[in-house]
Amino acid sequence: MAHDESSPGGPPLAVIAASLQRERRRAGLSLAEVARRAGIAKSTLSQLESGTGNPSVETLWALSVTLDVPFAQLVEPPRPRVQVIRAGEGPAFAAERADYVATLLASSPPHTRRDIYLVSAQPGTARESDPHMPGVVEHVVLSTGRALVGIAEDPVELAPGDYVAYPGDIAHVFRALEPDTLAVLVQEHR
Amino acid sequence: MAHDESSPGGPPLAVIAASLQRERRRAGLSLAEVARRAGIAKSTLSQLESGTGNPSVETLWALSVTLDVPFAQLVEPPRPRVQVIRAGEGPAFAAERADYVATLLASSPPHTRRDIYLVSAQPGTARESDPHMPGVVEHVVLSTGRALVGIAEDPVELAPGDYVAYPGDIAHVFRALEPDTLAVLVQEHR
DNA sequence: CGAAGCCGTTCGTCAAGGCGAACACATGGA
DNA sequence: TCCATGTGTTCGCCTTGACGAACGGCTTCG
Repeated sequence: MAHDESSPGGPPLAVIAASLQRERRRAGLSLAEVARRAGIAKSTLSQLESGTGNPSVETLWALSVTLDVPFAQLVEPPRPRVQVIRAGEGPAFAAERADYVATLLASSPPHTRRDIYLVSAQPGTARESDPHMPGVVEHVVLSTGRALVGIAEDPVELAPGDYVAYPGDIAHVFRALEPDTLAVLVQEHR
Repeated sequence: MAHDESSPGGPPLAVIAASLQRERRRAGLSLAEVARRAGIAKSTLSQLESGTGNPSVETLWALSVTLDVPFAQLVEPPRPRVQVIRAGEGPAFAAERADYVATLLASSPPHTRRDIYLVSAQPGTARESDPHMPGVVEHVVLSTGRALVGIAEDPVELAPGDYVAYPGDIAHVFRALEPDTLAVLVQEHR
């Protein structure tokens, strides 16, 4: 399957229409005003908000800048709700070694955007990760213990409260230095 | 300023061109093959990869599906690098009360997308937050201590390792129940 | 060698996107 | 009441994106 989220059929023309109108209303601007600022004809914007038409990237970009919205938000759909996962619960990512456990806490669209893991590790051989998809960024906040984290060739030693971010599409490590080392890993896809 | 990241001038036509070619090469496909699968003329794709032209959303969408790339990645530029913030360092978010400290660890485009905070709190009056922008989602992983976290009317008690996610655009709380309670807060904008 | 098979580019045509003007519809003063 | 100003919609015109065919360049096979 490709793209997962909302790509069953065609392009999200309806989503764009809804997003444009929602964001414009949120900004409290009139259709004419937005069109003027974006440098496009209000007729064009009108058609877009009504779901008619298939804007060029240039046009959509101008609108995303004017509305101060990250472009992607104009194309991608809406919202989630509440969710709790107790320590020990959740889809524990069986590690190759018994001294490393990662629990998937949150993932938006199956395998796109951003996942949050709780990592529990014991000292021992390092947990080496091959590069993931290009564009992945990993953020690690150490909770308890100490660990070597980061790029494989040049990891950083973290103490509780320390934070590190690094590209996930090149080889990287997580090596616990103390027993019961706990960390939060945010894996941000792009 | 709008959009921040890479929107100084016009739309990222060059970025799109580069992305298309990079992703196509990564998939090991020929220009003609990609065009065929996406259902567009190879001449069109050729022009796009050469930076000429300004594709419609429909066209770009077809390509993003075919290349199995999250669409946004085609428009947004490349990569970040490494970054470390030691415990105690970083722009400590001065709290109203002295028993609550939030440190901003990571933010992509100044106030869009997703911020990561390290929250340190002491027992006392709860930290109530007014609703943020609509569409904000907050994820909390408790590191040490115990805390009541979540929707203001119905918070959840968290122990170390526990996780909770909730909409940030309605009133919500963070109330430490033990001294030196530490948590990681991922604030995801949309 | 050609001929056949790819690759990616360029060219002429046509439909569709984007434009400005004219339009219908609500407000709110004078 | 009538005009003025604001909203968002609809209407031709014209530019431009997307298409298919033809092209030059490069391998491979007979």
